This record gives sequence, structure tokens and C-alpha cells, in this order.
Amino acid sequence: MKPKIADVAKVAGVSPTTVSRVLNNRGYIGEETRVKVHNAMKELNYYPNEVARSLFIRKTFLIGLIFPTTSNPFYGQLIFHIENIAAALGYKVLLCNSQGRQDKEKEYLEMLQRNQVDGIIAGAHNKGIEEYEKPNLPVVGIDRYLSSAIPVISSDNYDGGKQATQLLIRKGCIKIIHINGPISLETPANLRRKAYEDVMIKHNLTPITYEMETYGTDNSEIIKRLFDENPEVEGVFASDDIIASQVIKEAKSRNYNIPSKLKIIGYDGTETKKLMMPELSTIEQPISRIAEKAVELLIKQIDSEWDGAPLETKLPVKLIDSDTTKK
Amino acid sequence: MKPKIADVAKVAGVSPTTVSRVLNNRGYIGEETRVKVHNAMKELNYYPNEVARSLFIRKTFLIGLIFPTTSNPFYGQLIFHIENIAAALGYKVLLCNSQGRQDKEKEYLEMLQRNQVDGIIAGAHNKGIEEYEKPNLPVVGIDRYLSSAIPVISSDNYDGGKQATQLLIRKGCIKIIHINGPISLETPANLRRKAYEDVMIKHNLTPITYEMETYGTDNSEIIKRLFDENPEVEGVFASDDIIASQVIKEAKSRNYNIPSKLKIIGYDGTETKKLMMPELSTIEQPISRIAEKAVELLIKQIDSEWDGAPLETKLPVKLIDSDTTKK
DNA sequence: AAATTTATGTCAACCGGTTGACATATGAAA
DNA sequence: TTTCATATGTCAACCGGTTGACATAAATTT
Repeated sequence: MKPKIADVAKVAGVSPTTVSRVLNNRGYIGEETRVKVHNAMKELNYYPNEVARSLFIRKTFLIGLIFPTTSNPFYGQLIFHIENIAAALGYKVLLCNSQGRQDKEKEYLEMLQRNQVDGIIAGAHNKGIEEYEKPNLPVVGIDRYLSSAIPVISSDNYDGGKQATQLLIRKGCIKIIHINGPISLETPANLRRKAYEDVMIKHNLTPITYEMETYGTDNSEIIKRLFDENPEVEGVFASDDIIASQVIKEAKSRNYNIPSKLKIIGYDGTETKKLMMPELSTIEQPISRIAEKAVELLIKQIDSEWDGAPLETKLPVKLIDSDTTKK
Repeated sequence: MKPKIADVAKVAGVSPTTVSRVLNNRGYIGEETRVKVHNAMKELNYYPNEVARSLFIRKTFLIGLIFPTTSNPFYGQLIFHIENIAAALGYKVLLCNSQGRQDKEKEYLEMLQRNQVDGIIAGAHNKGIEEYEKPNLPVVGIDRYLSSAIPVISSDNYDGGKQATQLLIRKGCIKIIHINGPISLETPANLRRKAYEDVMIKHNLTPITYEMETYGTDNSEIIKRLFDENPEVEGVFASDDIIASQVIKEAKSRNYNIPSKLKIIGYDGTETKKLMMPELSTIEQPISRIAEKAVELLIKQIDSEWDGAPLETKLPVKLIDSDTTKK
């Protein structure tokens, strides 16, 4: 059986209260008592039971994370940073991969509440989860509008979309196509598309957008259609690097020379992308800063120090003009 | 204040014990009472406090995960599967990114014990963490020997190394170099190198191995040295796909034509790799099966159903012969 | 009519640590 | 000598849910 405070007290020859005092640095404690207690803890291999402690102080220092999947390097990297920053501030993270499924997300939401997490950071959201509407606990969204009272952190999606489109135009592309995720999701990421359309129209070009199916589905059909219907395409702005990689693959199989015949730019710019496909131009998101802001805002809410603003935080992106957009 | 069982009981007009009976399906409960209680729970937005429950039943259904970083797609994907399988079995996961740092790993190990996790799955390990030696709780290692009593799950590293090396030889390479992670770590992954050396020697070829620095360090120097010292290299077997991608990058900058002049094969074969660099040949690890086995063995230990064997589980790999090893 | 099953209530102990109230005993400062 | 800061102990209530013991009463069986 695991040792408890009473066991430590017995070994150290002091009272349980004294042990608790040592653990929490409360009241007066003599130096030698402190040492005796610490020795006893070491001897017994004692670890304070945080579950009991959490119950009493009514706080767990747990943060729930709901994201589609850690398999995706963008979320993997984001979660890495969130966990890191949280750990530095004394918080632990409970991980949930919702896989873009509404039923899973609901289950996780309930599970997290049962487990008394102090707050939730969610980057997944399937419309129609009313649970987010009654915010019984602090929540921060990343790139997802969850409800009118929940703050959202994102990269400057409009600026990113603008820069990407402008780059392709600057490099001489006329027939430029955009391909993005399911627009039915209410996400700031839709601004990437909005910016693309605005820039195209401003340059008297016709915007053409292809839309992906739900997250995780096989998208190759849509990309094939893109090429079938627009064989003379000169530039593609994909709303993330994974989609961009699929476009590249299809283009190569159709013998489009990149970048001379077709230029491509993606979005995200993860570390993995930098290593695995350095040649791909992209809009790099400030992932670690997004993580910082999210944790910061969540903890402010937890500590009741949040005044309701800002509801939206946009962080600057960085254009990476690499080989796939060479002139 | 959050509602508790007593509040539900009051609203439903029954006793707290009856509510608990409904929640746990114990003893006799009438149908209409059950309905009344459920309505009260819904009305109050009641979620049972798992912290209190965990304290009493002395079990948290929490599993601690210690891995270097979710940023790396291999760990990201592995963790995705682990979390999924665990969730299906009623377990939740607490995520820790040790970043290959011994101090962090020790801290996390202590934190997890304080938080009463039921078990730990660790894929990170810096030698000399004696904490693993006194296994106060169930542990499973992935690709890492933690202590003599802790079971390890891994891909069949020897076979993978063998297949990779044989492929390069079959494709006509003579001067083949291997590059791997820090061998100081006691990991089954070292068998990739052993297999490489064995196969080379069997074919009367000279094995040459370059070793990476500690995890996460900048490795470009070592790869540059590899090419400087072996300009006539014909084949490279990298011990993971990320290293392979760095080799490709350096080779391209030196105008080596791949695969005509230089053939490359990596190791891991994550989904991300398949999307981002489908052209890279690799040894694909059965990531979801590794996750399954790990969770299965951990839960067996938790349920005291583990008899100590098998201590080592090796799962079959799959050769992916793609463009970078074309003849 | 008696025995049994079903349904619910009351009560108290327990999980392990926290905290406040209060008692007691030093050694040091006033 | 008196006061006070220091050091430790005892005790009990509490966090929220679980569980066993026991009581009671209605509905079913036998």
C-alpha cells in the first residue's frame, strides 16, 4: 500500500499535522523537524496524493486539450508548446483527440468536466455543440469560434491569405486556384479564403475555390477534379501544407513542372514541414506564440483575472518564399 | 458552486444514497426514481466529481505518457493511437513532453505519481533515471529499455535495418552509409545499426556509421561531414525519416541526383511522411499496433493480470520501396 | 397468511490531505 | 518577571462520492 501522511509522520516521529505543515510550508517549523520529515518521505518513497489535495482545494491544475489529432504536425507542435508552457506554470494537460467527430468531442467535454479540469483549450469544433454555450468553466478556442463569450486565438488568417495570393500574382500567375477545408466550420481560417477572393478581385482575376470534405476524408478526388477542370492552372494557394503536398503529388503525376509551370503555396509552416518539404513555400503560423497566448488567456480566466477582452487575438504570420514559388 | 450529489438528491426528492445508487447501478432502483434523478442531474447540469470518486476507489483511470515531443510526427501519431485506444477502454491520458531532457523526465515521473496515474507509457528515456528501477506502478516502454522488469514494445528493428540495407545492396549500391541517433541510449533501435553492420559484412562491404548528437540538436554538421568525408557515397540508410529528409536536402544542395547517383532510405513511415514526402523509401513501423500492444500490456499490469512475459514485443515492419531507391 | 423480493431511507465510516482552533512548552526579548 | 515569537501536538470538520449495515414498507410469491 502507498504510504500516506500518517505513515510519514510515524517514521519521522512527528504528528501528521506537522508533516502537512512541512509539505505546505505553513506555520512554524524547526529546521531539524523539516529534515526528519524529508528523510522519512524519501525513505518511504512518499508522494503526496494530489487527488486528495485537489478534492479539498477544489482545483486540479489540469487543463483539457481537445484537438482533432496529434498526428497532424500542426496540432502536434501546437500541443507540444501548450503542454510546455502549462507545465512551466504548474498545470498538467489531459489530451483528447476528437478526430473531428462531434460525438467524440461531446464525450470528451463531459469527461473533462467530470474530471474537474480547471479549463479547456479547444482547437476542434463541430458546429452545434451547445455545451460550449453554457460556459461552466474557462475555455479558449484556437482557430475556432466556440461561442460568443469564448476568446479565440489565431494567426492573422486574412493577412496570411493576402500575402499568399499576392505572392503568386507577383510571381506572374494569372490563373490561381484556392483550395481549403470545409467552410461550414465557423473558423477564422475562412478568412484565408476571403483574403484570396478579395485580392483576386482587386487584380481583376477570377477566384476559383475548391473545398475539401470533412476533416480526415480522402481528398484526392477533389484535387484530381481541380486539375481536370483547370488544366491551365498556374498557381495554387492551399489552405494548409498537407493539402499543398497532395497538390504537388498530383501535379507531378501529371507532369506539371513546379515552379516553372505551376507555383504552389501552403499554410502552417510547421517544423516538420520545414524538414520534410523545405522546398514548399508557405505562410508560417507563429505556433509557439499562439500556444502562449492561449495558455495565458486560459489561466487568466481560471484566476478570474479576465475582463472579457480581447475576444479575438490575431498573431502575425511570416511568408516563406521558397522553391515552389520560384519565378 | 458546482452541484453535488446532495443537490441532485434535493431536486429529485430522494436521498443522496439513492442518487449514488442510480449513478452506479447498485441495489434496487425503481424506474420512475431513475428518471427523476436523471432529470434532476440534467436540470442542475450535474457531473459526478471523478476526483472524489478516484480518491475513494483509489484508482484514477489515468495513464501518463512521457515522450520527447508531440512535434515529431512519429510520436504525434503514436500518441494519437495510444490516446484513442486508452479512451475506448475508459482511460484518460496525461501528456508529458520530456524533450529528451533527463531533468524534465524525472520531474514528470514524480508529477505523475503525485497525480496517482494508474500506469505510465514511456518512449523517452535518458539513462540513469533510477526511478524506473523501483516500479511502484505499471510501466511500459516503447523502443526504450527502462529497467529489467519493464516490458518493451518496438518494431522489429533488426529486421527493418536488414531489409533497408539489403534493398540498397539489391539496387546496386556498394558504398552505403548508415546514420543514426545517439547510440548511448539503450534502445532496441540500435538494432537497426546492428543489422546494417551485419548485412554489410555479410556482403563483404565496409559499414560506416555516423552518429547524431543528442536529440533535438542541430544535426546539419554531421550530415555535411558525411558528404565531405564520403563524396562517392551511393546509398544512405537513415535511422529515421527526418534524418533522411535532411540527407536529401544536403545531397540536393551538392547536386547529387537522387536516386540515380545516390539512393536513400529512412525509417518510421508516418502518415505525415507519406503525405509530405511520398518519394522517400522507408521502413514503415506498425505504429497503431505498437500503441495497441503498449496499452494492452499496461492495462494488464494495472489489472494484475500480467505474468511478466513477454518482456519484449517486436512487431513486423513493412518495406516501402519508393522513388529514392529507384534503380 | 407468511415469506420474499423490490424500493428507498438513515447513518456512519472511509479515501488522504488541509485547515483552523486550541493547548502546551521552550527560548529569547522586554 | 513578564511577554512574545517559535515549535509542535491534538482534535475535528471538510472536500464529494462510496459503501455496508440496518430499517421500513409496499408489492409479489408461495
